[in-house]
Amino acid sequence: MKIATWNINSIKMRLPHVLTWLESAKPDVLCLQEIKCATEEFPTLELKGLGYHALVSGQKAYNGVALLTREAVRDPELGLPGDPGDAQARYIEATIGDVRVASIYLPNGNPTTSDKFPYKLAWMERLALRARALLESEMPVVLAGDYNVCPTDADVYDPEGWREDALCRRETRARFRTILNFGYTDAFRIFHPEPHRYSFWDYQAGRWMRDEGLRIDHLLLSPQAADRVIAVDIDKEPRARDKASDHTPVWCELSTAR
DNA sequence: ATGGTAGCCTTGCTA
Repeated sequence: MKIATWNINSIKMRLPHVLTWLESAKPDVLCLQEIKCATEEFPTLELKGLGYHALVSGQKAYNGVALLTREAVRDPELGLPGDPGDAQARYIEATIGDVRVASIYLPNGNPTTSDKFPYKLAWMERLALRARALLESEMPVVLAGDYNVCPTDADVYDPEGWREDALCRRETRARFRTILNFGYTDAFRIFHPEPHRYSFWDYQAGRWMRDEGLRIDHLLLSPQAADRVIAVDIDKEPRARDKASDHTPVWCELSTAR
């Protein structure tokens, strides 16, 4: 089972790219973030034409996440538990086959002097609680998405310049490690120990052309999922296209249950 | 040289 994550920065702008990538990469599940549209505006019919179901938690203008799946999902859950007053559409979760999959758009948290930073940290603590609860199911779990977290300096083109940014701050990295310490694995690092492999390049200042990026899109695997992972990679091809998202897909392949 | 780009819409906010 191939499971991918991609922050597409508006489904309306990126639908042709998404359709092209689905046709070539053929994932069983594609976790989308920043769809930037209301649920009823999502292009469900166009995706159905390619053979994908869409489970959507939309929001007008900002945020919004979705799960595109070849087979129908079971037990869908919209929203991250723990704060009924949180109106931002950043989390969606469902079962596909025997795997529990979440599409996550973790808050950016900048500027760190604003209330956005404590919101990010609190959101990460809620995510950790959910991640821990999912372990109790003993299912394979894949927590996929734009974490807005550079786990280490090896995931940043300019660690000194980014040290005080919300994506790199020690408080942010500590909360990310909390989830790893429960027993989740950063899938990319199983197969790719080399530093400076990125999933995001800012639109500004020629960052893509200079390969000055960040690795902030992650697939976190529960022990039962990590036992089955046979490949992981970042597909840089979509980032090179005209009118590209500033993120590119990250994917993993799990062997079939036996 | 403290900029630059992109997408949305509250022509400012978010990233």
